[in-house]
Amino acid sequence: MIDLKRLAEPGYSAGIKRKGADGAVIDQVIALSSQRHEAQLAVERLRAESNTVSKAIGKASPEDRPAKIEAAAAVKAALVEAEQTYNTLDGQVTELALQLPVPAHESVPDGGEDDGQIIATVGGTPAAPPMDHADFGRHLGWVDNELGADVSGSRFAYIMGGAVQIEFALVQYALAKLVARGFVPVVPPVLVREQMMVDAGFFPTDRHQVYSIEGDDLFLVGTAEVPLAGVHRGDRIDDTRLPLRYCGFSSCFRREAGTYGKDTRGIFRVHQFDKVEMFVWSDPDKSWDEHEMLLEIEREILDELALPYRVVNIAAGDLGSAAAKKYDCEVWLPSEGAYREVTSCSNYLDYSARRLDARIKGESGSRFAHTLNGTAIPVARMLVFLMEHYQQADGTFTVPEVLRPFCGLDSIGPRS
RNA sequence: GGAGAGGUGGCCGAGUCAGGUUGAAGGCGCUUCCCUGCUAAGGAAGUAACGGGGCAACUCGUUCGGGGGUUCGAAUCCCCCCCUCUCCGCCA
Repeated sequence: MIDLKRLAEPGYSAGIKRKGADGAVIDQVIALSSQRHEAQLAVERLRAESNTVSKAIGKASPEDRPAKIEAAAAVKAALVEAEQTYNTLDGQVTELALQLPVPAHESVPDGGEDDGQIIATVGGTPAAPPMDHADFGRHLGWVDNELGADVSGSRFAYIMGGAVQIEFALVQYALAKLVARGFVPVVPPVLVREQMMVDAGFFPTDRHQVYSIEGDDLFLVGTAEVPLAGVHRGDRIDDTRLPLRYCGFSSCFRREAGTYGKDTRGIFRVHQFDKVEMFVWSDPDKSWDEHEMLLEIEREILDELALPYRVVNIAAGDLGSAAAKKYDCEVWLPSEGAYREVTSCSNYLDYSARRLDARIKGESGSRFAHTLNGTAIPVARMLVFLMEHYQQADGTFTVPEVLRPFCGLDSIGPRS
């Protein structure tokens, strides 16, 4: 939810328009919310009167009561009418306001999907190995798409053998790094209530991407961001505790609706994968520093895995409604001859905290927290990149140096 | 899954079975002041959040797990949901 009070500020609304929002909607929200304010004043005036009159009845003698009750009923009737007016306006304001995204930060480039600004490029663009990630995964006995499809359907896969050892090495490696940085590791619930999906900002917009559980009011999360957002929902956080950094390890479930025919090879895009996700509750004055730190961690991971990548500052029109700024890290995928997204990190400012009602308390009073999130390790996709960049001519997989202490292996051949 | 008991302010805990100065007794904690060789003990006052109006003192509204309903008026009555605890059953 955006800050309606600031909507009239030119700088604020300009940032919203840069994300492609209709200026007419902004004007409409401003007009409607001022009407709503008038209506609210009217309601509160009548409520005050109604309260006063009702309290008087309690103190009145039995003989006086009938007349007083009748008078109170008249006030009540007027109140009910005023409330209807208010509720109508409130519904309209809320519906329109939910369509408005958080303003883009000034450092975010204009434009859409193709207008991201490449702010760093590390490593080269090596030629494709003999096998692409899907063939190599089958060759090693690491990935079985057919078995996955047979048991669960398309876009499901069995991850087996050495890939599992690499998965856990990746996770352990990331957790060690994040814990050293003050992150609290978390294994959160992956099934959440509808209200949590709403509060985390995924419902109603992304509802079609989410699996629901028959017979229970529960939904499978597409990212640990959802339950991590719940950690301080409704809290009044003492500002001396900030920043609060968490990293969640969880399986992630995505319906991938609307992606038919895209990325069908291997495990690049699957319905279920494991991920280590970072989540930060920040002081509003320091969230941009936290954002840079999240990027730094993501880059450090890619640097240490020696993967060639670039960093993109996503353009305003391509940002989701919650993000004021987002960096994508894209790794070179040799078989496709293209950079593909591996991780990303966003600063949501107070957009999400407003809905979560997560505030920080300090000497200057109470303010909404800022929330940020970023990917540390998206396991399946990371395996895809590793399977191409660490593939040897003899058909073996060389374990990245940095993972060796975590799995005790230097090289892995095909599973017998 | 079956049976029962509960969810009240930062915490504990009255009030609910007779609806009306109860936004909520009392206690703990916390803040300020007094007393006091130091500390402990003691005394006084203050101490919920959120939204609106006001320079401010202050004032109005909302909130007693959540959502509906009855009523002039609901912590209190009715309905639905959530959660916690105890016992039984079941299970990694």
